[in-house]
Amino acid sequence: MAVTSADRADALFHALSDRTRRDILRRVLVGEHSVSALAAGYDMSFAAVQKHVAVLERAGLLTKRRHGREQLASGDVEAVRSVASMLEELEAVWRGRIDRIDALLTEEN
Amino acid sequence: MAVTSADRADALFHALSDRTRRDILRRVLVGEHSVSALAAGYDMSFAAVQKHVAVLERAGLLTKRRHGREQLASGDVEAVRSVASMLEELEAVWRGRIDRIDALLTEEN
DNA sequence: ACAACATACAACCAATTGGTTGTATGTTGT
DNA sequence: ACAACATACAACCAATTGGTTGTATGTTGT
Repeated sequence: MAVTSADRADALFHALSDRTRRDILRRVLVGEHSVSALAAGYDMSFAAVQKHVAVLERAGLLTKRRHGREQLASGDVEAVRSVASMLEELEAVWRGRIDRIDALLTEEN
Repeated sequence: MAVTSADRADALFHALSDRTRRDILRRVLVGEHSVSALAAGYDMSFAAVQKHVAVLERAGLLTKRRHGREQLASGDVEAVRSVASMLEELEAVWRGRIDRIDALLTEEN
């Protein structure tokens, strides 16, 4: 049941691994968009786009806010930064900065 | 046939979306390891680990070098940085810095 | 020379993914 | 009031994924 940081990393990188989702994220980082406004931009069904939005939401990369009958999605830049941090940690490993301390901070916590 | 930057991004984020692969990447960023040395660290078959290494290699996150009968894998920190850059670009979109110029640099080039 | 080792890859399998259409449920504007 | 709209989600499907075992092919150390 415990959601580990590895689970979070899995969900974040998986969410980012699809180009449609990266594009949606780009748009909602600029500003709020309803699910249908987003869906209008892609050559696939509304349901497909709605699922992509749900994947981004579950990963924490966007949040939704009700506004009448619409759900307005906005990108969460903090989540994007948390992914960037994971990569910086990898760069730090490369630089040899971390060595053994690394065992405390990585994957299984 | 053309490998777009979107294809590269797909491969990079997909490669990073598995915790075993992130762990392998961490190890090969510290130093060279043969495929069997890597495989010894995980509770799965040699073949499974060999496939994970191949996924990382295809994404460009590690390179292999022959040494006798071994293949020594090392992490490519530049590839890690290129992923970090994509995230920085997303943060820049959020800051509103990019606006329309963005259209030139993103996804489809 | 050759047995043991290191790797690659094929064939297979169950689970997951990214798409589809259809249906149910709220919300709104006239 | 109610038709039209916005969303969510179920059921389905083909393709991909992450694992397995087995086999082929090099390379090495004695």
